[in-house]
Amino acid sequence: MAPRTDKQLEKLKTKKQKAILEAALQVFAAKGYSSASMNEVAKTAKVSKGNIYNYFESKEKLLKAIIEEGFKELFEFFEIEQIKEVTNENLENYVWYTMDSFLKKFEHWKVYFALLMQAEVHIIVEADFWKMAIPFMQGTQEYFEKKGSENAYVEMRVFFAILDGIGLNQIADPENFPLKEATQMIINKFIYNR
Amino acid sequence: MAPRTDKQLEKLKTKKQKAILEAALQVFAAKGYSSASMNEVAKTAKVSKGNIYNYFESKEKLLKAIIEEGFKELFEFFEIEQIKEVTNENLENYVWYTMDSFLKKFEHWKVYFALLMQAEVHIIVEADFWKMAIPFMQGTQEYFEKKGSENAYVEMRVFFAILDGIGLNQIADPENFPLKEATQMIINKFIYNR
Amino acid sequence: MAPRTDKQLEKLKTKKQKAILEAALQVFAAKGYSSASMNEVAKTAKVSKGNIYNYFESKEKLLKAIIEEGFKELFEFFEIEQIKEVTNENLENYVWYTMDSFLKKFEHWKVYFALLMQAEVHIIVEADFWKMAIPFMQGTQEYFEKKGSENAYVEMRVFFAILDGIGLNQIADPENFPLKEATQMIINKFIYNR
Amino acid sequence: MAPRTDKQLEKLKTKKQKAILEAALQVFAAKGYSSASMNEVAKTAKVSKGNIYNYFESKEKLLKAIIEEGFKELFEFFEIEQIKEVTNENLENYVWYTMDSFLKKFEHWKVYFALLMQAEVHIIVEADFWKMAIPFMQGTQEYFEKKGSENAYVEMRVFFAILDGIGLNQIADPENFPLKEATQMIINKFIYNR
DNA sequence: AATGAATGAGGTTTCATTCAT
DNA sequence: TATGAATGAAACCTCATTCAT
Repeated sequence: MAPRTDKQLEKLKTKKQKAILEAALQVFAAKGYSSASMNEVAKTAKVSKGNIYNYFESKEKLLKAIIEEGFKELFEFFEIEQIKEVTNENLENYVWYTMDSFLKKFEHWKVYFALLMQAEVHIIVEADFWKMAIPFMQGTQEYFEKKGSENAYVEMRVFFAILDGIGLNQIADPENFPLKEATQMIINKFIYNR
Repeated sequence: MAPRTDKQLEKLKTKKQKAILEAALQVFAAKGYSSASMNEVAKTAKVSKGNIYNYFESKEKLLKAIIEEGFKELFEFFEIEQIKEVTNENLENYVWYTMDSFLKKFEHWKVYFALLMQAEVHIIVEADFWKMAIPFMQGTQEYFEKKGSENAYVEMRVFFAILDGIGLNQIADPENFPLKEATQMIINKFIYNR
Repeated sequence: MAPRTDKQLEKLKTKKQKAILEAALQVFAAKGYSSASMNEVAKTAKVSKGNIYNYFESKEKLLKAIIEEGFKELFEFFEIEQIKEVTNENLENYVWYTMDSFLKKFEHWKVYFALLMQAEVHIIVEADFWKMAIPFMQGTQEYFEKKGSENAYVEMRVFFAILDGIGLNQIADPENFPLKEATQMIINKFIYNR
Repeated sequence: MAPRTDKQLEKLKTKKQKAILEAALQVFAAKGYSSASMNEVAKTAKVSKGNIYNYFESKEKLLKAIIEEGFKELFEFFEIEQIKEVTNENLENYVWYTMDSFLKKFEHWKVYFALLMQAEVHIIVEADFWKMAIPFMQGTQEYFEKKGSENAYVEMRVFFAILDGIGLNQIADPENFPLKEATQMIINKFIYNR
């Protein structure tokens, strides 16, 4: 067999890295970060326990990577839509996009929400991708101001809190929660004042 | 010397039990159930490790006791207000009561929200005090029906999801989240349609 | 109520002591000495845990007491029968007496046999009631000598080993082992050479 | 560097497994199963405590393995001698073989006898190699029938009880008990009626 | 004498991480 | 890079014994 080129190796690493990340996501979401064991991650990823440490230097770094990787994708929204001004339209888009991610990135959100409640928040807070959302939040506040809101900051916070609440319910009760209808209702009430 | 009277013992037991519960609540809220150690609970409660097991037969039973105790108090709302029909007034009362509990029962909610995201949910689901809220939910659905809602079930679910979302934000960011104003806004929008 | 006289107290102590001994015997026989807990002994004896230590200074002393007490009764045989010379008759008596004790002192024997296999044997060896049997063993050896045995010592050891073996089987399989018939057979073979 | 080849691993695993088994046997025999600690097993085996659990999933499984391993070897007798009919000769062989095993498998028998007296018997009973002896017992019963015994079942039970008794004495008092002579005596008395 | 809460050492087991290969 | 055996700290829990009452 010919020796692998560097590029092939690089690819292999990426591929395996992804497999580990994916496995860790599944296990962390199912068991919770603390209860999950590296052993199970290894088995799920079909990788040896020791080899995980060739790609991630600790369990915590693995968690960080999961979150970073997950949210990088999530926040692509802000890159795709070069938002200069928040409008009815792109706010609605954002809501639908978020709800979609509650469905597609189910496990990410589960891990994320669980961490929010714990000391490990520092992991999230430390991550800087997080800051990508801040301009959008400020934009949303301005949006409410323009609509004549008396307390635009509160309205903005409430608005995002509602998205959280819907996410929470979708994640805790995915089988019964009426995600689509709930989303539509929020959009109607908060964006179009219907 | 005579042994303690029954009354003395009872009192002592209750007191210690409460101390342990309180300590466990603090530790579980801070670290999360899995990461929290009985050792730390013991230290926080100023009780020897072994003695905890005279009051709670396992870590899991301790968790159950915390939740049960916390929610028993929470659900007293439904006992106090003998609700036959959900009205604007008692729905508003309920919202304020809940928000108040987000403040006063901060740690309980932290533990509770964290568990919601994990496999240990069964612990909560098993508890039956939980069911006390169901009639109220149904009452709320009827309330929205009477108000002419096209999809009262969805509106009810959204309504409670919003409370969750506000709780989540209050708990994750207690210093900045404008709880009172947010609450008022929700009441205005969902109850008085202002 | 009149204060108890010393004698009454003495009696009470003896009574409770007996209750504890009896309970400990049951528990030790059922679980084995190491696995048995003082807690269970206390519960079985309907006595508080702490109070046991007013009568026996440790778990080990309790075990010693059980053995001592049990075997004292067993070895009463040698006191009753003032054996000067071992004869067919009193050897047969002894065998029947022993078999009877396998039935009646079931738990004692269970504890005793279990201990025989373990390091704790020193407890037994230390007990001196044990020595009461030695003259009888020597007497039995002489008995076999008189009967013309070529190796009376071996025959004596085999004889007592057989009793052990029968006890072991009676204790391990009390429902099926034919104790009476087995005993008769041994007597026939070793005493009357039938 | 390449990881170990499968063969190397297999060998290593077997070797370490044997070391642990051997150590556990020593410790269990000396202290009794319940009193023995995994810590001491580890130290005796010169293995870290945790590593034991890579080979045996619990203390109880370790005990089972000891028993199984020990008796598998013991019962090889029945495989070696393809016994169709129990005769004087192979019964005598069996007795000598058993006595030999009392010497060579001293610790196994100690553990085994101790367990017989305790609740943990289920461990032994569950093991099925045990059943290998049953046909031989029945064969022995038939053997006594052919010899004209009036109660062959009893004689068979007595016969095996005697072997137990001798084992018990050999194990409890290995320094003094005259195993060889006792064995010869039993053979003479029960097989050749001398 | 009597109680059972309290202690703390020690038990079994798990697990992130390292290491030899 | 890849393996999984090995480590040892730390987890939960038990229990003989002591102690305050």
